[in-house]
Amino acid sequence: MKKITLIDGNSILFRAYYATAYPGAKLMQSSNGTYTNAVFAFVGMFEKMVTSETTDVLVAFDTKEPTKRHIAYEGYKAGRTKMPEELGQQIPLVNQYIDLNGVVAYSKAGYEADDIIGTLAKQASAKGYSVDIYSSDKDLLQLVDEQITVHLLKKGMREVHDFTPEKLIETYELTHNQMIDLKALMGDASDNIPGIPGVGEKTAIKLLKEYETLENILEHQDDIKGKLGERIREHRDSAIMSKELVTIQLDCDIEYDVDSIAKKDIKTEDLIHFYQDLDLHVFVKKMEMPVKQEESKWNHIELKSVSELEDILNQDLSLHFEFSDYNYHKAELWGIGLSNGNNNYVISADVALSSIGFDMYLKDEKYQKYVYDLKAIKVFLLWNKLDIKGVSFDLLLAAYLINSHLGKEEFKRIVSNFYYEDIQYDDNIYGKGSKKALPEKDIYFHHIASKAKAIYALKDELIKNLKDDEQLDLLKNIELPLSEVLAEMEFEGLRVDKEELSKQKEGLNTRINQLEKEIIHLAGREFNVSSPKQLGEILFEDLDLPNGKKTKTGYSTNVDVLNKLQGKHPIIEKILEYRQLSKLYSTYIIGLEQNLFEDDKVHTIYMQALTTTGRLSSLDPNLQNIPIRTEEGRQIRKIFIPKENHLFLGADYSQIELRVLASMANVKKLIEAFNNHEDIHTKTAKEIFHQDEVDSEQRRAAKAVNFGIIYGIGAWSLSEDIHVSPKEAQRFIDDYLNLYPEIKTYMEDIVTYAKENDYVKTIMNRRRYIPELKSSVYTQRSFGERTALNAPIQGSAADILKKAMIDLYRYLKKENKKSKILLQVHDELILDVVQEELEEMKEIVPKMMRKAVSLKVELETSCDVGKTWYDLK
DNA sequence: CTCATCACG
DNA sequence: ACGTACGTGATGAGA
Repeated sequence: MKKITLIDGNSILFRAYYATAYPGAKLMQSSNGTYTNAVFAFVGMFEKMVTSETTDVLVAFDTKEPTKRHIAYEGYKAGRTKMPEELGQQIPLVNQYIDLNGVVAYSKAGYEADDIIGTLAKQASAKGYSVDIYSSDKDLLQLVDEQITVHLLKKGMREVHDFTPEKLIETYELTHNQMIDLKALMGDASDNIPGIPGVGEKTAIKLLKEYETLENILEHQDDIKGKLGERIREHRDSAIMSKELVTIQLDCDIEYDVDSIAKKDIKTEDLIHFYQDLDLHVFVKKMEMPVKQEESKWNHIELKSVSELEDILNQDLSLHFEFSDYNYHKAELWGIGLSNGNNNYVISADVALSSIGFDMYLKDEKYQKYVYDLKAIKVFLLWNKLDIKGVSFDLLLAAYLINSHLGKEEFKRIVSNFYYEDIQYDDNIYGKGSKKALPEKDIYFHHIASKAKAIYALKDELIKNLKDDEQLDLLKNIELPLSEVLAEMEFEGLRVDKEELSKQKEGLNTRINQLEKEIIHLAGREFNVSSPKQLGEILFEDLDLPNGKKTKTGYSTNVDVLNKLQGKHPIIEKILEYRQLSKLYSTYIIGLEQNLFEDDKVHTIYMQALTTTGRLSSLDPNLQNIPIRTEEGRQIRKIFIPKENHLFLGADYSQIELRVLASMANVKKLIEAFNNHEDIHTKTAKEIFHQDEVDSEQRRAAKAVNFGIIYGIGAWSLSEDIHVSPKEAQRFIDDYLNLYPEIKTYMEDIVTYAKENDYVKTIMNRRRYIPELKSSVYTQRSFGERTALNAPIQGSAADILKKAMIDLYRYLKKENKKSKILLQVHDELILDVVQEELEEMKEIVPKMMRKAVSLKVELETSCDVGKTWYDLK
């Protein structure tokens, strides 16, 4: 017997949306800002309704056009809240999804989804087919018959109630025909159907059990006593009209019939791209699981001996080093893939590292090498006393320059962005989390070789792409050389004074324990001081302090809130101190200990392809957020020391971002002030306040505006920052932009440019795409506009320091200096300097930084020397 | 695994 | 009426 499936698309879609859109939750989005929560949930539901067994299926949708119900009754569905914009955007995507599955999505003006389903269901039932209807709308229960089952979705797909005629009687004590009359009597608030006021489900069922039909009830209306009888007599017309409205139409004039809705083949490739575009990667993985067994059409060649390896080392190759862990300082090398575009090889770490020929090959600049993540390879080789030269292409860096959002992605996703699909997800090969392990050798060797193959295959295309975008210099002259600089910095590491570390650990530990006792005492009961939830209950319930409920999970207890409560209760200052100290203890003392290597150093990893602006980031440990703003925190810096008898030298740019802005926007007054070495915040304050002398508050306000401008300021946030009314804040901004009119022009121009081109760029042609600018959601679009302002400034500053690092590194190498660059913190460099080079370094380091690029303003640097990091002030 | 919090430029 | 500054990483709590 033929079996057909009919799906109430609208109802399911709403369920899908609201299942994942509860108030306060952030809706799921793709990386470019498209909302995907409804698509995501819809896919999950669809996969359960439409399986490989399904042969005939149609998904019905409503249209925006009025139906005859609207015409018959102008109040029909009146007062419904409009569909949220975030959901509306996803409707075309869901339609596309259904189509890619080979399934008909159908709607027709003048009909509702119910009517289309009803018509097809009854047609099928008459032909003896069996029918499954999926919806979350009870109205459809009137369609149930011996052939037709209605599956009502409750919560998501977790609970489904299957209604057959028997089930209907069991649940409502009514037949399917009576379901119409039930609704006619009850009415339906959500569709604005009146029914008979005062008659709810209970009364309606009672009436129907006695009289069977609405018509019969009305015929016997005079027999019904009391208030109920009165109501029925008074609202009989309303009941009749309601019945018309809730009756599903079974004779729609539609283009499909039950024999023309056969499911077609799934468009697998397109569906994968659909998922990828929306960042719905779980579904991609799911689809590719079975494909995994299907071998690629090429075989990898394992080079089993040193001589087999050395035989191929007479050519340019792509090389891929596969590590067991993202932290390559301590990772194991699982193998190396090599490819020349024709053959794809793989070797074990043992064979590779014991080959002198391989060592020679790596160092030989004559052979070009193409890699993925040069810095990782370089650091690994340094730990193994090896080196690599002649690398002319790095897939990771190239992809990152083409689109900075790609840097965060894994190998598979990067290459599939360039439509290269012959690659598996790492998770599918190795498993993930604690389950990560090596599978059979053939499987993972193939995987490693496939990466080398991909690098070789994509190299020319990506280089051409970079050339077209005028970014090849950025790769060749900045990012690739920088990889080498960073690799040496990471490998060199930062020395830790273990005595100082344990001294501070002890001190903090004692104080934290003491504070904890005092806090518990003041609170009057035991609780976990580190739990914001429990702390909120103590403060705002037990102690009844004035509060603002802020976060979606409960009370906010962050430092702003606590500061406002200062003085209201002695517990507050204790908590503030506890917070500060436990931050220092767990993040900087314990965190540091955990990252300490046997050489008593920490070896951070600079992520070179991660940020969307071009900055670096640092992890394991993060050395770019070591405390400095409070004296307490700053003490942590005493833990970091140079080599024996050496010194630290720190040099930083002063106001590099404002200078970049002044130069890019050609702001005359700013350029003049900078070139006259004036204090820029004081200068700005004087101009805004029209005074020759300004106080520190006024300078602070001017500084806040200067900063705010860089971030794409709003009056509201500025007012919060400098504690004035939003109105006053707006006046500051207006005055500021009048004072520096070029900034205003720049802000307008850059946003226009971004909207036209979809990206903004830095002085070195680093790009950031801003898809949010196209969003119809206000907050998204505003974010895009601020990004358009900020990214070129932050990114250009990053470019400049990168260039300075390369210049300095080359100088140190060429002149055979012992001093070494150790750290980079966005606008500053820290070097380990040997005494005899100190005077020269104090001269050369700031100079190289100042001369890294030539702007319309001079760059200024300051420079300090000290015995610990703390002493650099 | 997500959230709230807080450290940096 | 809306929602409220750019870029990061690490931690403990709690689901």
